[in-house]
Amino acid sequence: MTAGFRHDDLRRRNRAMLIAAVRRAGSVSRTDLVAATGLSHSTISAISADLISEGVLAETRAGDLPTARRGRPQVGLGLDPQAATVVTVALTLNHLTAALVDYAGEVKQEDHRRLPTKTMPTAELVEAMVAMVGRLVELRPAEAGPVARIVVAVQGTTDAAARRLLWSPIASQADIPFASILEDAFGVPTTVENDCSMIAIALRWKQPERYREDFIAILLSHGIGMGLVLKGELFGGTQSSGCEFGHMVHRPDGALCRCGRRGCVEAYAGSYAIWRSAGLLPDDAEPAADIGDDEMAALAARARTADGPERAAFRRAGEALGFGLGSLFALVDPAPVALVGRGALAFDLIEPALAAAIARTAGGEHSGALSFAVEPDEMPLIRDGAAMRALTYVDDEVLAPGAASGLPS
Amino acid sequence: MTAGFRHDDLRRRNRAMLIAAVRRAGSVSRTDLVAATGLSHSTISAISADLISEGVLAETRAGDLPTARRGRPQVGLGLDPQAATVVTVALTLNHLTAALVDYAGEVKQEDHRRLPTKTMPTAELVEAMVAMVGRLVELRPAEAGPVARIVVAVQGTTDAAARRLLWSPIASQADIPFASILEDAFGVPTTVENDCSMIAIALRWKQPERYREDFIAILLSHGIGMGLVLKGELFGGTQSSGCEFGHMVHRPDGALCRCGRRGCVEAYAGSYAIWRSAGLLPDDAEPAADIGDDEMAALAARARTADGPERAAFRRAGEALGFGLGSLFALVDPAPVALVGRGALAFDLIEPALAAAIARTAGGEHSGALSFAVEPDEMPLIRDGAAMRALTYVDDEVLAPGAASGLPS
DNA sequence: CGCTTTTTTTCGGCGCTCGGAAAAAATCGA
DNA sequence: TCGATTTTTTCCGAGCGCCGAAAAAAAGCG
Repeated sequence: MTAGFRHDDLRRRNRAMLIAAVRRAGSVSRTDLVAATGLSHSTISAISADLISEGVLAETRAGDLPTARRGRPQVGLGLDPQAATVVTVALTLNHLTAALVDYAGEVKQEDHRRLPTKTMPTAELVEAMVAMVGRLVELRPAEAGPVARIVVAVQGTTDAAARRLLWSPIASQADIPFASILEDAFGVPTTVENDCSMIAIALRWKQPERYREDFIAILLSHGIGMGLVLKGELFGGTQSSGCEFGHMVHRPDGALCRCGRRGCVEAYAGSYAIWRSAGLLPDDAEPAADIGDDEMAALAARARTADGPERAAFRRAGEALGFGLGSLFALVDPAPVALVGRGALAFDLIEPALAAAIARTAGGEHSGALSFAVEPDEMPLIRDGAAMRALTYVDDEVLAPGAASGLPS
Repeated sequence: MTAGFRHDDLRRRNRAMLIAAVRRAGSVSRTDLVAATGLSHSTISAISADLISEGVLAETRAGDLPTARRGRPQVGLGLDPQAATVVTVALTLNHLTAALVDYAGEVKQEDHRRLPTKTMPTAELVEAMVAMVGRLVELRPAEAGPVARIVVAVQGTTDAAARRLLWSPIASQADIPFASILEDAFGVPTTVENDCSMIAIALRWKQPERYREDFIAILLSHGIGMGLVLKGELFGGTQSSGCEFGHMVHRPDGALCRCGRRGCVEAYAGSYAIWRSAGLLPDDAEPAADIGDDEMAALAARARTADGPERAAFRRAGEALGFGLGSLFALVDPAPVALVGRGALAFDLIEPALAAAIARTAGGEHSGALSFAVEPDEMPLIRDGAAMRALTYVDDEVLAPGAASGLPS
């Protein structure tokens, strides 16, 4: 709260800022950095020299800027891919995926496995994760830098410290301390993050022109998740990862949700809810465990051909999402929305009811700021977001003079 | 985004931090400041000497610390009340209030007037406000410092820059540029803020042990407002002041709200909604313009004596608030709640339904973190919050070397 | 081949914070 | 009453980081 600024904090912060600027740009000249940061040539020069000698940055004169200019050509400054390696793990319903990513953000190896996450014992799930990460870490190429961070992205709620999975619809057990487990196994700092937060980070990273300061990523799959970026910052709960958009109340005492409560947005808009509604099952029918992508696609196809219960189910989903977004927009103002995941493929069926619902809420007022985009494949987004999260953690640790131990110097 | 830290930013930030620490503590010794900030004795000494010579701080040896100690007694460091003066203006339904506050936070003068805010022409409303502020500014005591800031707290939505009142239920017209109007009239920097945000600031200021990092202030009056503090920061919208809790959707296409839409929380929990419901009027009956405090008190009294429509109306209000809070807690996790305003006097009638509703939502899970407190009188909170907001603006301007022009040196 | 242009590094200076020593201002004890 | 003790505050030299200006470097241009 009332932390004073020591003199040496200055250098640390400017180092961090320079690394961040290089990470954003990929390859920049020192002169560009001067313009971007407002620091002097001398300072940029000194800091980048330090970082190069520490093996964090590397000069990359390889074709970047149009070399057809008059004076001394700019020397590109990029992240040294060998400075470090991070591991990302994604745990979604019945899927476990992991990847090895170098310091420059390049995916070097990837592994995937199907397994019954919901029914298998937690111990086996943990074992499978440790084994997969272990294989990646051990078989990594010789030129790869030391593994500096692991980020686990998982569907569900994590604690605010990003160390435990508090609750998840895809696991049999609550409160699994993934971070400690992986740290004990590999001696590598680890955090556990919400999958939709990682999606938001990835979107911001890949499409900064569209997803800049304020936007919303909504994952439409078996359940409903949300990643929220407000004022340039990832928004999360105060005690948990928060942002459980799917469990905002749509209709008090309404349809039965996978979480056991009633009337959640998810109980109308999740795949299982659409499937239940399309099958004319009662709203309090137990949610189905898993519904195949092809099955949902067939449902959508039927909804497109005739105005039957299938179409009504998608309409109900759109309405729930619309009123949910309306309530959200009452709190944070409208912002661009990305609809992510297989469920977003049925956006054409959802959209009319969604738009009509939003128009009847506080969010409808400034609907000019509203726009929707569809990203059907969430897996690469989760992976890239987790990688970026891991790498920025590493960036921030590199800046601390003492913490640079894992890096060559 | 990528702003580098210049060398002289350091001093500015440490000045700001020192001022903030003194403002929090009221009167501190330099040694306490060393402990609080982590800076060295030398630095604290140098900065405080500067600030004293600039007339921002003043030594206040007057009884603060237990002087029954061995060594050299501590010299108290406090804000110089004459360093500056700020003006707060509060505009609520049919009430206009303004106050003059010195740099140390003491209210020196106050003025109040009843006027029909909802029906009178905007020009007259503006004129009345300018006149009231003008009286305070001109008749201020001789020893008062220059007027350095005006903060207008108003029921309604303001723009993100805090310069305009975008929409308000208490005025006849939308989009009134109060900040520019007062700046033109008095040449004093002005901002327009949401009243509930000011309430939240005041609560944090006055009861830091209870309202610390995360809490919620809900104003129960004719309408429903909210001030939200998350992770120590006042939470607001991205384009407007946001946080329109009262206009989250409780029941899609439900009761008619004062905002013209349907099913908002306010349409069940605002005074007019309770009055409408208790009178067995239909849910789409036009909201009453204003309902006296005594009338609402009488309603509550009837509700307490018999289980009639009055009690049912309060129950409906509690339910709406409960489900609304449940949706909010799905996004941000539960936090202590302050129920502010006359409407909170009926908390005993609201509470059972509210608790039952929350228990059926995502927020009900960690209900241990939940607690409610009642603050019946919102006016002093609005005034003090606005004063604090104004004073911290001044604090932050004092730190900028060039901006210290308004201060004696 | 020398001149211009642009980028990058080098160098001297200034301001900020730090640590330690000295000064200041009180109490305690004889 | 006076010195010893204790605690707070100020003073002073040193180190570090940033800046501006100038020099050096690395091209293209004619």
